[in-house]
Amino acid sequence: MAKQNTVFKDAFNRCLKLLAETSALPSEPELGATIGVSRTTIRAILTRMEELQLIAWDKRAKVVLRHPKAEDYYPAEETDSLSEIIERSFMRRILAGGAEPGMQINELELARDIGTGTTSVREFLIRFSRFGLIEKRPNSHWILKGFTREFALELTEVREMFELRSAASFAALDADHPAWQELERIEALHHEILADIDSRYRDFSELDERFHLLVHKSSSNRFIVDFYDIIAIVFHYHYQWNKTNARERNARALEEHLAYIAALKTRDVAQIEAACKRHLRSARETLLQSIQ
Amino acid sequence: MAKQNTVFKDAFNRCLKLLAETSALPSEPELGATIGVSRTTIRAILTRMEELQLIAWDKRAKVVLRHPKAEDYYPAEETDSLSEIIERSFMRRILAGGAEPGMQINELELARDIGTGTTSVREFLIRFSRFGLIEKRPNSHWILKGFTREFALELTEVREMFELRSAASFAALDADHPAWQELERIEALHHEILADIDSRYRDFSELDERFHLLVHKSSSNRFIVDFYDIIAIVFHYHYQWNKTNARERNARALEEHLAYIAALKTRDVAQIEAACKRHLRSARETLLQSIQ
DNA sequence: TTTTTGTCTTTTATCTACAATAGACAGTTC
DNA sequence: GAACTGTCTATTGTAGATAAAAGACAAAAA
Repeated sequence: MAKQNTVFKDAFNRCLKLLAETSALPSEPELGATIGVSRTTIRAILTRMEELQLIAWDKRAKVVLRHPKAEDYYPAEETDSLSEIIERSFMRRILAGGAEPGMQINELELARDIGTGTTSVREFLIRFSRFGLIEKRPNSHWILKGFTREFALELTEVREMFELRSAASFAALDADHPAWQELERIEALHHEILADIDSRYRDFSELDERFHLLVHKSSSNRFIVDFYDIIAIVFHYHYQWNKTNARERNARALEEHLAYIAALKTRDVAQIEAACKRHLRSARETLLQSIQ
Repeated sequence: MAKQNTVFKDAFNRCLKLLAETSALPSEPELGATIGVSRTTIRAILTRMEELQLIAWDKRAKVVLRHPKAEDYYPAEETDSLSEIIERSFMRRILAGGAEPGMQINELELARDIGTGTTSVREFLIRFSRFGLIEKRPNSHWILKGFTREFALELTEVREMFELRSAASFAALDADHPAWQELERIEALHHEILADIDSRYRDFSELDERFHLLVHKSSSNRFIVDFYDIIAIVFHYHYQWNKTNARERNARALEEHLAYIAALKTRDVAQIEAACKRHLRSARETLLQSIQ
C-alpha cells in the first residue's frame, strides 16, 4: 500500500490539541511551520476536520465549531512511523532475551513477523548496523553480534573518551553560551525529581539523555555527537526492559549528575574530569551488571 | 532486471586465472571456498566454461582443454557491484568539485544519472550517511554537508584520539601476536617503495591504509575499527582526485611511518605517542591544504 | 564414512509502481 | 506589496515482483 499516512495522522492529532485551545486556526503556512509538516498535509488535516464538523473552513476563515472528543483522535498505534515500529520490534528481539550472539538474521522472516515489506526492514538493518550489534554478509544473511559484555566495554571505552573531551570543551564555552542556561534548567529538573524520587524516578532516563547530549554537543564534533545516538539507544531500550533496582540506581545517578554539573560550573578541568569519570564508571558498572 | 550477475562475472574471471595454472579443477565446494562464492555460482561458472570449450566437465572430472584468452574474460566494468558504481559516482560528485555545502541531494536524479533504480541509491545514501557528509531530512531530500574544513578538523580530531589509544594498545600486544609480523612486512614494503619512489609513489595510498588499519585493529574496539572506514574512504578518494605534490607528500609520509613503526617496536609509550602525533599532525595538514 | 554431486528451496539485490508528502507557482486577498 | 490559497508537479517511502546467489538435503561416488 505504498506509503503509510502516519505523518498525516500524527500531525492531525497534534493539530487537534491546538484546536482545543483556540477559537480559530491560523493560516496554512503558519500551521505547517508550527506542526512541522508541509502545506499539503495541513490541507489534508483541515479537510478532515471539516468532515468531522470540527471547523468551518472557507479560505482564510477556519472557525472552530466544537471541542475535539477522544474519538476524533487517531489511535496512538497508527501514528508511529514504520521505522519506529521496526526498531522497537527488533530491539525487543535482541535485548529482551532469546537472541544468542552469532545468530543469523533473516530479512524476509523479520519482515513477515513485523508485517511489513522487506525494503523497510532492509533499510532499517543498514541504518542499524552502525551501532555495531549486527554485521552484514553480502549476498547472504546478517549476523547478530549480540548485546554482550564485550559490546558494553567497547561502547563505554569510546564513550568515556568522548565525554571527557566534551566536558572539557564545555568548561571552555563562553559565559553567555545558551548551553549554560540549559544546564541550569537540567540541574533544576534534577532537584525536582530527587525531591519526589519515589514517584518520579522513571523520568530519569529522559533527563539522562538530555544532559549527556548537551555535554556531547559542546564538543562541536559531528562524530562525537553522532556517537551519542548509540549510547542513547542502548540505554533507552536497556532500561525499558531491565527495571531491577531502578529507583536506587536512578537516585544515585541523579546525585552523580549533580556533582558533575557542579564541577562543570567551576570550569575547573581537574574537578570536571574527576566528577565525569566517577559518574561514567558507575554507569558502566550498572550496564555491565545487567548483562549477565 | 532484478539482480546484476556481477558476482558470477567477477568469480568467473578469477576462476579463469586459476584455470590458466592447472590441468584440472578441484571439486565444486573447494572451488567455492577458494573463490569465496556459493556452489550455485561455481556451477554456473563451470557451465559457462564448458560452453566456451575451456573445460570438459563430467561430474568430478573437470579437465582443462585450452588456456583462457583475453576475450574469454568479462570486461572489468561489468564486474563491479552496483554499490561500488554508485559510491564512485557519488564521491566524484562531492569531492571532485562542483558541490557546495547545503546543496540538496535528490535520490531520483542521482538514480537517473547513474542509470540505476532508486532503491540502490537510497540504500547507498543511508549507508553513506554515517560518514557525516550528508544528512537526511525525513520525507524530504538529503542535504550535502560538504567536504569542508570543519569536516576535516572534526574527522582528524577523532582520528587522533583513536589512533593514539590504538598505538598504545599495540605496544601492549604479546610478542607472538601476528600483528608484529604484519608490521614487519609493512615496514619492508615501506623500504621497497622508498627505494624506487619515483615510479612507485602511487602505491603509498594502499599501504597507508593497511598500516593504519593494523594499528586501529589492535584497539580491539569495533567502534574504533569501524571509524577507520571513514578515514579510509576520505583519504582514498581524496588522493585519487588530488595529485598535487603526490610524490613529495608520499615520500615524507613514508619516512614518518618508518619512524612511527620504529617507535612501536620499542614499545615505549612516550616514543610511540611522539611519533604518532608527529605523523598525524602532518597528515592533517596535508588534508587541510588540499581543501581550499 | 567422508566428500561430492544433483536437485530443489529460500533469501538477497534490485527494479518498478504508486500513495503520501513536500514543494513550486500563479492568482487572490488583505 | 506581502502573505495566503488553489492547483499542479516532483520526490520520498513502501510494497511487490523477479533474477541472482546462497544454501539444504538426499543420492552417488570415493
